Amino acid sequence: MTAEYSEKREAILKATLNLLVERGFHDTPTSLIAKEAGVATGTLFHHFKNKEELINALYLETKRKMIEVLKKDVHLAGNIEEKIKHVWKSAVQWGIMHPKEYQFFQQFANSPFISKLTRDEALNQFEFINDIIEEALNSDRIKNIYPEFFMDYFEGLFTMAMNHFRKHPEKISEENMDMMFDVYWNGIAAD
Amino acid sequence: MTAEYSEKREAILKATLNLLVERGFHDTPTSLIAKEAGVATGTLFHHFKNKEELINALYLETKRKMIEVLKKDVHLAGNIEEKIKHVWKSAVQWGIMHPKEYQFFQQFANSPFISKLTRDEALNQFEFINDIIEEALNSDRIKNIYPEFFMDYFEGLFTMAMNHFRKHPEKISEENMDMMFDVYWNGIAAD
Amino acid sequence: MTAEYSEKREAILKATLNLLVERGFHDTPTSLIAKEAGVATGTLFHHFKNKEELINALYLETKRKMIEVLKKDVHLAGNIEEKIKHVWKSAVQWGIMHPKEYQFFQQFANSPFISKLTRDEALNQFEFINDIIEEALNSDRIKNIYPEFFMDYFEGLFTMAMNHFRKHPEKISEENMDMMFDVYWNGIAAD
Amino acid sequence: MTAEYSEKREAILKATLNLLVERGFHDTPTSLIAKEAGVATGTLFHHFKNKEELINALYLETKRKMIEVLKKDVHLAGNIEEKIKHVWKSAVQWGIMHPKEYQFFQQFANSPFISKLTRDEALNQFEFINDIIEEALNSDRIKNIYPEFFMDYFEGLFTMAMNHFRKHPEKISEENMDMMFDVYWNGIAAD
DNA sequence: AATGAATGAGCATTCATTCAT
DNA sequence: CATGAATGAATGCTCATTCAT
Repeated sequence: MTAEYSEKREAILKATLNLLVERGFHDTPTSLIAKEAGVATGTLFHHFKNKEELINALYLETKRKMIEVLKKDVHLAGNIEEKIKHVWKSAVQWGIMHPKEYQFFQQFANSPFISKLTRDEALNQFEFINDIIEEALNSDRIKNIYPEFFMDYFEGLFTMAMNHFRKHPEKISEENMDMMFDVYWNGIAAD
Repeated sequence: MTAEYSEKREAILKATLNLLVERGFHDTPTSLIAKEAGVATGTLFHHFKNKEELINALYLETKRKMIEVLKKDVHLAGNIEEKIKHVWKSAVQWGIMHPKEYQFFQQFANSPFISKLTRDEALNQFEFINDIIEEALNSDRIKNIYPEFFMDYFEGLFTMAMNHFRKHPEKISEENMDMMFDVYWNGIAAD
Repeated sequence: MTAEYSEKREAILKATLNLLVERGFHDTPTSLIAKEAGVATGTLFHHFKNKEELINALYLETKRKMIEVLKKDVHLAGNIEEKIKHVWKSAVQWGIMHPKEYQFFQQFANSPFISKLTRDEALNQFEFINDIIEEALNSDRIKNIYPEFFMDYFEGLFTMAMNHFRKHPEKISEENMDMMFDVYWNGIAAD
Repeated sequence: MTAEYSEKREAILKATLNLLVERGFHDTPTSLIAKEAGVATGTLFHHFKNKEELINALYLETKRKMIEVLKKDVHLAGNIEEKIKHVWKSAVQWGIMHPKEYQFFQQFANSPFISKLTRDEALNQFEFINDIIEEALNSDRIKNIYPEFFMDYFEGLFTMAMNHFRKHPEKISEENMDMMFDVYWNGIAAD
C-alpha cells in the first residue's frame, strides 16, 4: 500500500489520529473515523486493508514526518554535544508542537497493533542517529558506556521530558529545555 | 467490592494479568479470562462489577504489592543518596522479577481504563517518596531543580532502565544497575 | 458440538431449513434465522460456531433421520429384490413426505459449505446399503456390473424419481412408484 | 443486452465460469471476476446489467453450445434406439470434455439465480428431443410409459452417468458408456 | 467503451453482561 | 456463592453497483 496522495486518504489519517488520542483505540470504531473524515465506510477500506493497517500507516507516516524535522540542520551543529542537543531539542519541540502525534506514539509504543514490520521500518529511519552516537562514543566528551544504553538513554530522557511537559504545561520554556538537556548531558559527560 | 480473599477471585486476577500482557486488552474477552481462571463467566461478574473494575482492581493491588517492596528497608539507608538509590534499585529489581506486572503497568499507564480514582489512590501510596524528595531538595547534594521535575526524572530514568533491560536482557547485572544509577545521580548532583 | 437436546437449538435448525429452501443460502441472513426461530442473534452462535457449522449440523441430523427411515423393516423383506425395493420406496416416500428436507439436500449436495467431514460421516451411515449391494451382486438376479456403478445407479434413479415427482406432483402414486422401480430393476436385472 | 462479440465480454464470461466452479457463487465477488478477466470493475457492468444477468448469460450461452453438439449428426442415426443413443452419448461425452461447464450446470440447476426466462429459453432449445421422444413412444420398441417420465428418465440417467464419472474418472471408457446406455435402454425397452 | 475510486446498505460474528436455576 | 445459557447492541468488513473522467 504505497502512500500515493489522495485527499480522502489524508482525511482518514487525520481523523484517525484525532479520534484515537481523544477516545482510545477500542472506543474508535471505523465507522466513526469515516464519518469524521467525511467519507463512506467503504472508502476507508478502499484505502487501507483493515483497521490495523490504517494504524500502521498512520504510525509510519507520522514517524517519517517527525524524523524529517529531527534531521534538519543537524549538520550545521559544531561539536558533538551541540549535535546531540540539536536533535534532542528538535525532538522535544516537535513533541510540544504536535501533542496529538506524540500521544499517539505513546499509546501505541507497546501495542500489538504496530507490527514488527512497521517498527523495523521506523527504526531504519533513525539510522542517522547511529552516526551521531558513534561519533559521541569515540569522542572523549562522554563516559565510557555501551552503545545500546546510550541510545535508550537518549530516548528515555526525551520521553521523560515530554511526559513532564504534558503533565506540567506551564513549565514549557526554552530555559527548562536547556536545563533538562544539561541534566541529560551531565549524566553521561566525562568527568 | 472489598478485596476479601477468595481463591476464585485470585484466579481471575491472575488469569487477567497473564492474558492481558500476552494478548492485549482488546483480544482478551472476559469469557476467556473466566475460562483460563477455571470459573464460569458469571462468576467473574460476581467478583467484579464489570471488566473495567476488574482491571482497576488488578492495577491497584499490583501497585500496592510493588510499593510494599520499594518501602522495605528504606529507613536503613544512611544519607539521602543511599535512600534514593535503595528505592531506585528496589524498583528496577522488582520490575525484573515481575516482568508481567511491569508490562501491565506500561500497557495501562496511559489507558482510559484506569480511572482517575485508581490513579489517585495509587499515587497516594507513593507519598513516602515525597518525603525523600523533600529531604533531597533541602540537602546540598543535588542541584537546584524544581520538585515536579525531580519526581518525573526519577520515574523517567526508572522507566528507561526497565525498557533497556527488557530490550537487552543480557545486560541485566548489578553492575549495570549501579552504572545507571550513577548516570541518574550525576544528572542532578550538585557540582 | 454434540447434538444435546435444546429447544432453542431445535428451533434454529427448523428455521434454517425453512428459510434456506424458501430463499436460498445467500438470501438467508443469520439474523433472519434467529428472528424466525424466536431467539437472539447471539443465541444462534452460542449453539453453532458459525453459519457453516449450522448448515453442516442441519445436513447431518437430517440425513440421520432419513436413514433411520430407510433402515426400518428392511430385514423383514424376503429376497434381495424386495429388500432393494423396500429401501428405494422408503427413500422416495420419505422424499415426498419431507419435501423441504429433500430440497435442502439437493441444494447443498454440491455445495462447498458441506464439509468433507460431514459428507464422510453421512456416507458412513449408508453402510447398511453396502451389505445389500454385496448381496445383490453375489446373487444371480442382476447383471454383472461393478459395485461403484451399482451404488450410483441406485442413487441416480432415486434422484430422478424425486425430481420427476417434484415437477409433476400429480403423478405421485403407488402405481407410478412401482413402475419406476420396475424400470430401475429392468435396467440391471439378469436376462 | 444482445450477445454481440467482444473480447472483454468473452473474458468476463470465461473468468466467471472458472471462478464460479472453483470457489462457488458466494465466494466469487464481481471484483474478482473483473480482476481475473483483466478488466476494470466498471467494465463488467458495462457488458452485463448486474451479476445475476451475467450468470444467466453464461448459463444460456453455455447451454446453447452444448445443445449444438447434441444435435449434431442425429439425423444420420438409423432407428430410434440409435438416435437416442447418439444423443445420450454425445451428452455424456460433452460433459466429460467440459467438466467446468457441467459442474456449473449442476451448481445452478436449482438456483434461484437462473430466472424462469432463462430456464424456459434453455428448454426451448431442447425441442428437437421432443420429436425423438414422440418417435420413441410411437414405436413399439419401448414400454408404455408416459412422456413426462420418459424425458425425466433420460435426463436422470444422463446425470447419473456424469456423477458417476466425476466420482470415478478411472471408469471413463467407451465400454462403460455403452454399458450404461444398455442399462438405460433395458429399463424402458418393451419386453 | 473503459476505468477504478467511491459508495453505503447489509452481514457474520463478538462480547460484556444478565439472570434463572 | 456459582453456573452458563441467553441476550442484542455494536463492529469490522464486504461487495454489488454507480459515475465522473
